[in-house]
Order: sequence, then structure tokens, then C-alpha cells
Amino acid sequence: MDRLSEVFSALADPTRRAILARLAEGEATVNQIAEPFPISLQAISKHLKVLEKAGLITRGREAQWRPCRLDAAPLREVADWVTGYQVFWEERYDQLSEYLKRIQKEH
Amino acid sequence: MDRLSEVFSALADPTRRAILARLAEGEATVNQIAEPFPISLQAISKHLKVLEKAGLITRGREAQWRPCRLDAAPLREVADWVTGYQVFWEERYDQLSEYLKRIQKEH
DNA sequence: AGCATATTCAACCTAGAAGTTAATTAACCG
DNA sequence: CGGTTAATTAACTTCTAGGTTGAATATGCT
Repeated sequence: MDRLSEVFSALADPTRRAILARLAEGEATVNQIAEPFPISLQAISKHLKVLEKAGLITRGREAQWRPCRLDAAPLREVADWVTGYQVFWEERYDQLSEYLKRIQKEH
Repeated sequence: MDRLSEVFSALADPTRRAILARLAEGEATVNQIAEPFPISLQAISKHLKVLEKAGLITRGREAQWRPCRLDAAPLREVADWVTGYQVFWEERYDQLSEYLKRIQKEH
């Protein structure tokens, strides 16, 4: 699986996006991360593994805790990819689109 | 399924991203879209349905053709979401991170 | 009408995602 | 050492994604 697909796939789950939002506020242990969610700790552990594989988090070791922290580097790749389409949602493009439609009708 | 998850999920497939890239060059019929791919037309048809459900393409009707065209609006939502993390991959943040580490060690 | 082309629908298969519970590993604490 | 806490691993279930092939639908052409 290519990198971008892996990142998009990791981001496609609201629980995982919520985890990233939590980590944006700072490091947290697995239990701390799991606390607000209505699912089992094991399920959270799996989500963390997915995020780690996608490069979105890194995990350290402190005694029996595995503090997680955000690594936003892959998000930059997402941003780079998506801005390639920026022209298509901008005003400018809508105007261009309208213009092309008008031209086409005139012929 | 929430909108953003649906869009991320749609983008998590390289074939679908390739389809979007193709449509960025202009409208295309299903057959035209399918042509470069080594999978069946039906599989492409399914991918298109996913993209349509995510709001990333729209489909018209011209005789027996269903021309597809890109709709980048959902990509804007992706861009908006991801830029919320921009600070975490920027230089500024790395410096802040280093600074915080240094402070912490000094105590 | 009858055939060709474009596209979708239906049924099916297989692999993987997301969750569960139960058991295991690892580290600290008394 | 024995118990507690933190986290992962294992085994299992259920559902869905992505692919296949074959049949159906819709439109254009002669």
C-alpha cells in the first residue's frame, strides 16, 4: 500500500481523527487517549497501531507507559496533494467554468 | 458515516485518486476513464459510485454516455481540516518543540 | 425491428477493518 | 515475591471493500 493511501485510510476514521486532535494538545498515554471513547482499550490500541504505521504518531517508552505524540509530517503530504486541486474549488475556476460554458453555447 | 470520513475513505484508493487526476484534465466517460486501468469496467463503475457518493464527481447524461466531471468542493473541506495541523509540521513548531525540550531538561 | 455500444446491476468471492473478550507481557510498588 | 497497573497479543465475529463474471438496461445506428 502506498504511503498516501495509508495516510488517507488512517484519516478516514473519526475515532482516529479525534485521537490526532487530542494529541495536538500534547503527549498522552494509551489510557488517557482511550478515556473519552466508548470503545475498548484494545480497540484504541489498534487505532494507535494504524496511526503509527501511517507515520502520524510516534510512541516512546516511559516505565509501563507508551506516551504517544503527534507527527504531522504525513499531513503535510496530504496538504501538498490536495492543494494540487485548489484551483478547482477557487472562485477563479468557477468563473473559468462559467466562461467555458458560455463559449460552448455560443458555438 | 460523516462527510469527512467518506471523503478521506474515497481518497484512500490510488485508483480513485488517479481517476480524479484524469478528471482534472476534463470531463470523461466511464469507458474513457477505465481505459488506462488493468481492472474491469464494472470495478471502475463502482469506484465512480464511491467518488460520486463522496461528492467528488458529478455525472451528466448524454445519450448512452454518463460523462463524469470533477467536483473539488469536498477537497476544500479536506484542505481546511488539514491546515488545522499546519502549525505542527512547520519550522516554527520544530523550533518550539526543541525549545520546550530544552526548558524541560533544565528543570 | 435488430444489432452494437455504453453503462449498470446482481451474485459471488476473498481479504481486511473494526470491534469484542480473554490471556499475556512488562514495569512499578509494597 | 506477589499484586496492581499499562498496554499488547490472540482468537474470534461481523461487516464491508474491491475485485470478478454474467445478465440487464438504455441509447444510437442502419
